[in-house]
Amino acid sequence: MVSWRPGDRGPIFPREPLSFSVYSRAMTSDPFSLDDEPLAPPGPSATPSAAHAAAAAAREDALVSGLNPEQREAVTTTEGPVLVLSGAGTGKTRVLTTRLAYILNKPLAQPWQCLAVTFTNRAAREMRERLAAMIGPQAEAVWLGTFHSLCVRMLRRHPEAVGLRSGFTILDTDDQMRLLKQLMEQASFDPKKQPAQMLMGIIQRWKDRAYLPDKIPQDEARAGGGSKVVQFYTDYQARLRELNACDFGDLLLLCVVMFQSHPEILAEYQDRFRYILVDEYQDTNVAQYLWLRLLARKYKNICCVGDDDQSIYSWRGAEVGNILKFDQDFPGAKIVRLERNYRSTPTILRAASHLIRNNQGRLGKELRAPGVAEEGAKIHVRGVWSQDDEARWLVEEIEALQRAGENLNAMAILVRAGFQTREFEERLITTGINYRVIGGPRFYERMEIRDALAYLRLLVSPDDDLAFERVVNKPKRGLGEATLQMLHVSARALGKPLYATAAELVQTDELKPKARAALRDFVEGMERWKALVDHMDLPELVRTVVEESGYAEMWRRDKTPEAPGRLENLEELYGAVGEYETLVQFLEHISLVMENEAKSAEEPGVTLMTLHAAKGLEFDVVFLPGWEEEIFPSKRSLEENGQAALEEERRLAYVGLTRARKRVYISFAASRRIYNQWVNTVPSRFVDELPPDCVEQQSESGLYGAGFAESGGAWGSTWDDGWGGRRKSSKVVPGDGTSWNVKAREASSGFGLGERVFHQKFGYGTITAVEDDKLAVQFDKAGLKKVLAGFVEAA
DNA sequence: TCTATTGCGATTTTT
DNA sequence: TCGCAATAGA
Repeated sequence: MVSWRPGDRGPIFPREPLSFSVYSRAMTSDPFSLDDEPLAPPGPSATPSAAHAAAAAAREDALVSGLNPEQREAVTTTEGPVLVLSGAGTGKTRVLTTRLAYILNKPLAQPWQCLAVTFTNRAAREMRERLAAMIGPQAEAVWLGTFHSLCVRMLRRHPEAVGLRSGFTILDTDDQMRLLKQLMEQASFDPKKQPAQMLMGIIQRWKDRAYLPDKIPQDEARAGGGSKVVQFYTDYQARLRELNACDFGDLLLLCVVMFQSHPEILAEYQDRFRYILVDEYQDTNVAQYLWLRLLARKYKNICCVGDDDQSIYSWRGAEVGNILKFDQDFPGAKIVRLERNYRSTPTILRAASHLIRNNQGRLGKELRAPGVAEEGAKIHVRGVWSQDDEARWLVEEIEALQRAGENLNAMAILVRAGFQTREFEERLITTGINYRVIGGPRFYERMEIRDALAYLRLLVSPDDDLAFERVVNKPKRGLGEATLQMLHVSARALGKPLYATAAELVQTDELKPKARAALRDFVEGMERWKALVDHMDLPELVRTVVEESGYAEMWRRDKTPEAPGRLENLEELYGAVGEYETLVQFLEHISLVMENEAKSAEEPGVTLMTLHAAKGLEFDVVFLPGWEEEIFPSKRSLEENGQAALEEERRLAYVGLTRARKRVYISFAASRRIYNQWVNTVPSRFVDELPPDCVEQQSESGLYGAGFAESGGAWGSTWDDGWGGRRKSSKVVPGDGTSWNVKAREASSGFGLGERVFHQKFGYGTITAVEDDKLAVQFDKAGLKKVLAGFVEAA
């Protein structure tokens, strides 16, 4: 490699040229201190002793020894831009962490001169842990985190560079929407013509591309809805600055803006980061891309790891283009392909590769199994009549696998859209199989948690108007719209935040006595709790606030079924907050980490989630139901984005297939209930795109495709022939007696008391009474039910 | 200010 | 069909 030696480029440890005012202010309110650097770090320029060198060489051998040649190349090519095209299951996390360890072991740089960026907190945590396992406590000092958290870290040091003040708030989607709606009213937008969601989306997309309101290109502006929307974006940004707040998109956008408008700040970071590593590069948006380019401009030692075939977030602003044009952006880039897959069977790999080959504009990559491996089970494709049959069949397969010794934890059902989990959940419940659904509302996004957090935010930053509005009348204190309006007007007149205005207003007679008393109570409560902030441990403080404010009482009185759950969540919050030193730290953390903390180590269960959520995970057995046109690929996607969307859907299918280590089950139904209407459906074109020799087909009798195995050919020649065409050509396989109604009818006579039976809807149960063809059955899960004998079978 | 009704819309969501 | 969100009435 290039003979680069530490020390070649002058002083290795230029102490951060920090502006002291910023630094000291940041220290008080900023949880990210700069203490990651020791004051007098032992430099790599210090001559290492021979013994040290030998030890380092030994460690290096250990690091690199388990890698295949491509991986090794990706790890040891430390200088210059590197793009690692890393197919599913080819060990990309390993490469990334080993590369970091390799750099630090040499050492080519100090930990704080390395930047490692991920998308999720989970990935960041995992990388940090694995790195620590390789190189020890040094790992702590690496700048390792999500794009967002790293941007916050940078912005917190120089908030004034982008018009913020220290201690600025990061809004989540909820606050964002509320703010947006308020502004929409002022700007006289018709929420029917321009739904808030849509506006939000447009603004977000602009931010993803790092456009400030005044920098939006003409055609983009027109596409977004014209000058009125641009003006609205301007107002929205102005309001955010007024509130000393920013939204998620701003974190990236403002950081890039800061770099562009303050070369000295940029230079400081460019000097610092000798090595930059990026995970999931295919998911970066334009703002993230610019951010990386700016930071890497000096040393150009940037290593991006990604897989263009797994780019499934373009609808959220991710630009596959970033990865496709990497070598143009970073001239002289080395491209390393990782194609040896250590996860899936050759059959699964062939199927996935065959499918994804239908996409244009790929960088081209072929997954292959290393060495001689068992071909593995064929991909099981099943056509069924209805979605109920689908759920029934799928759960039966799960039971069979379970009997064969497969662990429930090793199985997953991956669906295109969240609502599809329902049919399987119901079925799993009646069968009594444990499951967990990943996704859905996250803990910190729950209403009650957000309310409690708003109280806390207001304690820490009294100028947080959004938090104020959220809690001032929660629980109901009789402070309605009229009072709030009044507060707004006064606040504007005084030029003060709402809370300060409220505190003043209660001293006057401006308000009606009732409202005044209520508001005074609220303010007094806040002041009382504020005095406790530094003197009470966190869990107790939070509990006190939630209790004394009457918020907990509000839910206790609430008789809706979800109220107890909300109280439980609040209890959980007290526990969660105990892990932090200060309230400020806690709030900072959760504004960035909106994830479901793993409900780990529970009893085993099948995992249900969307294909999107499954990226990066793996299971022994993967079920992919709902492979039907209009569902998967999704009709809406295709309508909105045509061919590009189809390719993204196909990548989603690819992601689904490659999650599996051993077995894949795919199913499609002939009719499906959509919004309670039975709709006939056509098998997904993706089914046709699977290589026939990797597939074992088995369909319910009479159903299209039932003769697949005998015909030995592809499915229909074209997917858009439609149902009729396919049905004609289908063969009925005699004796395929898996159809459930056949079985049920056979079992319709001669039940006795105490007999164990199985019911399609209610699951297993014991007969407690018999009357003609009617049975009373005590079901294990569903309780006592009267059912017709024809609907149960002996268990 | 709270509650009951009506109407609409219904993908994916790492931060 | 079902769930929620906005709006009208008490």
